[in-house]
Amino acid sequence: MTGDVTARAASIRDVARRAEVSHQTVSRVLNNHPSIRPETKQRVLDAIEELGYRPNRAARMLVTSRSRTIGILSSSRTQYGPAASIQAIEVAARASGYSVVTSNLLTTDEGAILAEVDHLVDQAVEGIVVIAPQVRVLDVLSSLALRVPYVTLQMTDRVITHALSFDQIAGARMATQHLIDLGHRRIYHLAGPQDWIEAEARMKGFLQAMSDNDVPTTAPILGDWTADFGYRAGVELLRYRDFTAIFSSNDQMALGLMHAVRDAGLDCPRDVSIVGFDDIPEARHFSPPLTTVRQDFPELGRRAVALLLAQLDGSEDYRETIVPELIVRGTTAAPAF
Amino acid sequence: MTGDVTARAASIRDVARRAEVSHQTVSRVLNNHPSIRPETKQRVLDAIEELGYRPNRAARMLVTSRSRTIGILSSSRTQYGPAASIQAIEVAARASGYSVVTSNLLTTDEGAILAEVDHLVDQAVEGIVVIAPQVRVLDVLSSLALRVPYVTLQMTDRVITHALSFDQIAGARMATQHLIDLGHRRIYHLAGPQDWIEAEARMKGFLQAMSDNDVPTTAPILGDWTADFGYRAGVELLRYRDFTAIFSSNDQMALGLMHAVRDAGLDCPRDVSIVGFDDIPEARHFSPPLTTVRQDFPELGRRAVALLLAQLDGSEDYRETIVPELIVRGTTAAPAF
DNA sequence: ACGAACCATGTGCACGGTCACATGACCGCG
DNA sequence: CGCGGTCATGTGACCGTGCACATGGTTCGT
Repeated sequence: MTGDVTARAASIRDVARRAEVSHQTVSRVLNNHPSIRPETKQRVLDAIEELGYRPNRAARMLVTSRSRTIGILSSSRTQYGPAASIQAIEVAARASGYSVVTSNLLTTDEGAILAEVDHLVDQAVEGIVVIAPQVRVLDVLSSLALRVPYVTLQMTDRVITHALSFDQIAGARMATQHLIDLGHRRIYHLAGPQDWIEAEARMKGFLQAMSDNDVPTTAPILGDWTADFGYRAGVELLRYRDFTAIFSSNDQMALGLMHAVRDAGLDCPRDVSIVGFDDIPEARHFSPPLTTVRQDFPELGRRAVALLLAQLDGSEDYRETIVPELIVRGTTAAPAF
Repeated sequence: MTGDVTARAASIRDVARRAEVSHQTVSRVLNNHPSIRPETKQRVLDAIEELGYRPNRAARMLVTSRSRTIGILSSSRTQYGPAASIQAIEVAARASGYSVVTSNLLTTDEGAILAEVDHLVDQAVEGIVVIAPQVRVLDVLSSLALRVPYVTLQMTDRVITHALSFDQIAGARMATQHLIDLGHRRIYHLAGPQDWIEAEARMKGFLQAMSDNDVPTTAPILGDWTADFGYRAGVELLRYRDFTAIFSSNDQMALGLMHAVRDAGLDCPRDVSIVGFDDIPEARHFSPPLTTVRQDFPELGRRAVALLLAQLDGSEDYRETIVPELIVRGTTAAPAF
């Protein structure tokens, strides 16, 4: 019927033979070259259809040395933010005719980073989106003199050529200002890991808001993004109770904090107000629903791809920023007394 | 220094010239063929090092028609389970020298499924791991007579050649039995979407446990896995309060249920016991900490890759099962009645 | 001592596309 | 009417690798 199952797949020359044209004409049809008679084109298309021909990526890649693939270098992909970004990037890339390969950064030592970048380079990616937001990842990357362009999803003060992000500083400032506006003066900040750019930016926003309002502040507590850590930190902090509010730099840690508050026999928001960051889908169902800062991850992913593809076409550098939004729910209230 | 930046990358022949051997000898070194004099091998390795040579994947792929790539067909990757599985699969695949490309299934209509499978086939994947657990995805897949092997991460009664999964039925039975053992007799089941295999299996486990213990049961409620749905379903159910416990087929919906219980002025577990499924990292910090069924996703990912690679090497069919574990926390107690 | 078997290596082609160039038909214009 | 230019198509080389086969040297068994 359709021929020997074990036979090789049809090639461009098989199609050519069937359509009674040269292989080059077939190639022209595939790349829709202008100078093709409509009639010839149709004959070729028919032949393609009949043979079930599929262009061979490897061959095309070999001769053009273009892979039409972009790489994602990411860590913590089980977390909501990165996962949502990755999904959005893949969809957007596909829509532009690009494929996506991902690399998981499980640790951030230089060897691991190099290995993952190598892997992406081996795949001949034409560009890289970096979602692994640790500072050292970016440092290593910029020291690498990569011959492929890359964009990061994180923003920072450091000079990064192609950055793109939510304005995390603004988001953190909004969250903090919200607490201050409610009347809180003793506010702790539960930050992310020290070397994370997001953590740095959110901390910066927190400190800005505090000093803008002349509220004295203490050193932020450095966490690891997990609910477990938030819980332990909360238990520790509540031994002194020298605060009325906490700004947590993500929702998971906020959840852990809420757990600790409960365990201490206290009530959130009556005794302690808590603000998170991210607005994961579950945040509105926490007990009580969490006040937090929403980030539009899908939009971020889309823009990342647009930015990267613009670079591939040799456009100029630029940074772009998306402003996040404060979602007020049930974990914040005026301080008790 | 290292030559013209715009020049092409070194090829196997450049290495050969430098090492004063034939290109084929270089190829042998790369594929560590046994018959190479150690001294020659070293000369080649030195040349590779000096030139910074990297094998060209496309060329290798073209001539061997092996891509050393496996594909992941997945939906809902922002959810914890799929995300954790994907990450584990990538790590395991890489360890075996395979690359990974993923395809996102945003809808489950046949066209979308075909498009995504096409995309994977275009990438010349040698095998596919299916994490999109809707029944119709598997139906379409099996009707497709794919020429590449695939494994699914879901288990079902249907005959799927290469399946691998947690024994979801057993997990659901454990959860239900736990509620029954506590003394509950009026138990609702908040299931996943009707066409999800996991949902089906968990429902089956629930029903088995109920009938094994001669507990009468009502029709399960079909949800969509989200906390939002759990909340709405909870609000609805609580208008009648004709139950003392709910088994939710995932943790997110359980969270929504807990929210609804709270909103109704009731207490979990005093008034309503709730069991979830998955044990997402946040579950232990819910209010109160959630009793749930743990699945070891990383292990599942690893086994999926092992199974797939075994098939690529032409091993025999088999199914494999991992038994989940019940984690009892604070959302379950004996009924108050 | 001689052929078989094996070792270490080399030669040429094939994989399936694209690119540069060639070709012939047709058109318009001076 | 001849000549340059565009259109539609064909020809051959080439991308970087692995494979089949060839080659010359060495070892081994009888």
